[in-house]
Amino acid sequence: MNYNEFKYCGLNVALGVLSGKWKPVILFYLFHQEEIRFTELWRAIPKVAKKVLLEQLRQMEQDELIIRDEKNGFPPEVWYRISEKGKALGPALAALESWANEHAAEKVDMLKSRRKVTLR
Amino acid sequence: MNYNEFKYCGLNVALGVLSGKWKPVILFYLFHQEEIRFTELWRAIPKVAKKVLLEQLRQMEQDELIIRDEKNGFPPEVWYRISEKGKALGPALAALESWANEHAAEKVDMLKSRRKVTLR
DNA sequence: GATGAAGGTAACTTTTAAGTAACCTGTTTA
DNA sequence: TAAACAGGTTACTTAAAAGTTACCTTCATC
Repeated sequence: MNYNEFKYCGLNVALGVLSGKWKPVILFYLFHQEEIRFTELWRAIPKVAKKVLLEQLRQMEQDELIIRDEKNGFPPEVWYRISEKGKALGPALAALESWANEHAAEKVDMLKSRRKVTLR
Repeated sequence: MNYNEFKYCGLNVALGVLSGKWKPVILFYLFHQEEIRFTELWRAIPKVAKKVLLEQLRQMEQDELIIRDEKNGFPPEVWYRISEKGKALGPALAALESWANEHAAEKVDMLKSRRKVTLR
């Protein structure tokens, strides 16, 4: 194994599509809500810049994790939802989630209001 | 769910410890080899700067994914190996890996010399 | 006819991550 | 006695990611 081989290894590819400051939260919302409008999502994530949120959504769309649905009309209405390919990430995300709960509880426990969360 | 809650959610914590350009490949080596010397690792990953490799190793050590073992003597001899906590990431990484193989085969297939790979 | 709505874009700045190059440590070997 | 070894550190540069602000569209309402 050398680095050039590794670049195209599945692990790297998968982590690649997840890398981006806001992508995990976006996925999180879409896993729970299945359909959300751009502005609603934007307001739900209070600190993200519109531009950056758009960039991340575009990348995720390109990676086919999410689907962008534009109704034509005014004011514009754009819905995002998770794709099958995106949904298929569920088990892997759940595995990461449970690793953190079991092995990095200190960090996770900073979340005061614990809540069972399932990504499936 | 708001963003502040999400920051400490397990998914974000887990992705946090994995984020870093060279961390996946480091894990990859350590999953296959269990013990590797710094310079050996450095030479195995041809393009990484020593400084950066060290930074990533330090972070992973802090996150307790890996264990640094220093023999005292000269020339220095430092071995890195995966910890139990790190090993416990195996199933999650395997899940990511297999997601990529099933759903992003185009990208993974750029790896000409395919080889079955297991992270367990 | 100005204002506000939703979903953008464009130009620019700041912050963070990664990369480069030179140097340091003591022991061994040439 | 000078070079090579392994594992670093330091000071500095570059590139990439994220953030800021202002502006655009087109229709509806004030």
